[in-house]
Amino acid sequence: MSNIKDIAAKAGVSIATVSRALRQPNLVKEKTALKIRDAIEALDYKPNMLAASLRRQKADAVIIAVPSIHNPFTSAFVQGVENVARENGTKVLLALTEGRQDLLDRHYEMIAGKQADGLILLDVISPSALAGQTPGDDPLPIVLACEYDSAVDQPRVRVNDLEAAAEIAAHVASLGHRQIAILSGPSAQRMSRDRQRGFRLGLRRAGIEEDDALVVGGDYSLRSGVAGANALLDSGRKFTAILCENDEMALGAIHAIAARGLRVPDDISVTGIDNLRFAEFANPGLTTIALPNEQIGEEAMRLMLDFAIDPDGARREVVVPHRLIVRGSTAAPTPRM
Amino acid sequence: MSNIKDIAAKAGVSIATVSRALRQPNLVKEKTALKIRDAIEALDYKPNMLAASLRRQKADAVIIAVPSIHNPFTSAFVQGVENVARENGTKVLLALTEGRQDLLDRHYEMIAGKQADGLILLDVISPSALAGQTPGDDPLPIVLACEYDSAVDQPRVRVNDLEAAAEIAAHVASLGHRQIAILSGPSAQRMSRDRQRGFRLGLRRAGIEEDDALVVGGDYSLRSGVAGANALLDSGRKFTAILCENDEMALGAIHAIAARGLRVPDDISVTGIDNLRFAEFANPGLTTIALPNEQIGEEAMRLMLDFAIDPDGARREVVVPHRLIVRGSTAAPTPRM
DNA sequence: TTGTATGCGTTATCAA
DNA sequence: TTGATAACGCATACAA
Repeated sequence: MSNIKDIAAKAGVSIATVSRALRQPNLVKEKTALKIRDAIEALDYKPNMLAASLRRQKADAVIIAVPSIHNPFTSAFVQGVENVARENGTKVLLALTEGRQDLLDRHYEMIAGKQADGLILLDVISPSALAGQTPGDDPLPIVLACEYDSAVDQPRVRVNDLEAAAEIAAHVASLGHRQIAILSGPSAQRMSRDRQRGFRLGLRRAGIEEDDALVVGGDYSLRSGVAGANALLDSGRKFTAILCENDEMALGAIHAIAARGLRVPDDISVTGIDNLRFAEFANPGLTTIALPNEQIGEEAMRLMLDFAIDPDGARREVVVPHRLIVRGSTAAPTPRM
Repeated sequence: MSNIKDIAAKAGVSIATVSRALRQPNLVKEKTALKIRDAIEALDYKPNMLAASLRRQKADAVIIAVPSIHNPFTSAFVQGVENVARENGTKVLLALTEGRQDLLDRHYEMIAGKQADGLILLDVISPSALAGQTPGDDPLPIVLACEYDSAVDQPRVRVNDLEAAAEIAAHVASLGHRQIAILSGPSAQRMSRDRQRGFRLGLRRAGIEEDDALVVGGDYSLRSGVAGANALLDSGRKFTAILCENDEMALGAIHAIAARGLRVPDDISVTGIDNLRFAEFANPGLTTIALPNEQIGEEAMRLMLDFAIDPDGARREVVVPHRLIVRGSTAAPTPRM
């Protein structure tokens, strides 16, 4: 493997000139640059980025930490981060935490180890290093996205979960539903709390009284959607719609309802939040709230870049818009005789 | 940020000893090691991995290149790679190619740039560097998975696409279907060709004559599943089942069929391949072939590790098993009167 | 416009 | 068991 020294020798210049030709081409004479280009070509030289990063004290890489990429939401998010990173010559390293603190911490060490410049976090947990921070300390290069814990104070990009949930609840109420069930997520998570509060807010605004007996807890998985819907149906309580805190549970709920020979939306309307790709092609198509997943990733990366320039002056929060998407899974309740 | 020198000073030893205490603890006296541990603790020292990698000429990182992580298959695959990588102290960097040669090549440069030791490729394209190889050259640290082009000769892990497809075709035939349509992928890809050949093989084995008019081409997307099913239904040809080359298209097909007021499987049986998570909870549940996605990732990473130890002696191919999963989307054809 | 020389933070060789 | 020191490959301050 050839290095900068070989190129310098071959081109008959100093290594400093080679380095400049690569990094600040305008500082080197055209003719010299040409010789260097030839040498690079001839020796198939590839700069050692490790050495460059070590010297410049900058890795030009960021880590995205996510619990799992089994989630289609995550995918689009990562794509968004990639988009902006690419434009800025930054590499993106994806880290999977599985929700485990130790794994997250180990990945976070890559920052201390200078292998990455910052961390973009799409998870409910956060690095231990963050907890150990006191007001006087230097700010940490961490950007939070959506699922953050509200306790930590870092640059963040988020959706208005509360209003999004209220909006879809309003949609269902406007169709004429009055007995409306809720399939919630883990109430330990801020996002879940916000969405549930949003559902309730939307119902109250429509003059519908809340009924805690129609609220069932899940964990955002397909499977818990099935379980939740079954629990509701088994309870014997009457309801004509289920508001689910995410699409996965909604798809599970639809599956469970169909499995009992009931029909969506004729017997029960179902809604989600997220607008996964599969939501459009479910049977029936799922009424949901579209989140600009990719844009969220893009904004997160921009916050990261801002931070690199000015750790203290960087923007603290970006709120991205959501949008109601009505499909076949919601309809007016069928009058019972 | 403290470095190894600070620790050495604080502990009253040389930097060589500190380095040893970290990498070969058994070579240093217990008492010394303790002093060093204390110093590390006190100064919150984190080794600079960049410097270490530069010196050791090894990054302990591999790149996984995938077209997109919008595909749930990809997710499990990455998870598998992570599993094995983690056990071996190797970092995993995810690269998205979007099927673009230039993006793949740019990521491949990270290997020349020493930021990564190898590339695991889950894509139909391959780095230009691979094309430029001639028999005498050193082998490249590239492992191929599943969607490789059969032209390139590198360590690879794959599924027996041919037999998998034949098996599910046999299942449908055994239910009594005789007019069976095929929704294929891009025939430029080896995997698609294998699966289509497999379908035809399975049908022939069951004594069913092939009918090219019942073969429609798609691109593995949900949307093309919808389009393909519509094309078949519009053709006016009779068929009682559709074999799809992947789950996404199958889910799209089910959606299209339902949208026309037809029922799956009563009117038309549908099958996929992949066993995506969503396949289980579709309406109806999708009959498909399960691929051990995570295991594929694990095997790929193992091949990579083997390669690192012995570039020439490493295993060349691993074939992982598949499994037929029968769900509600297939049934015996309904007798027409 | 170019060259010299130093340092980035490690690891590894060799000698003690 | 430990220490001194030379790389690893590059970027940059300073000098020319």
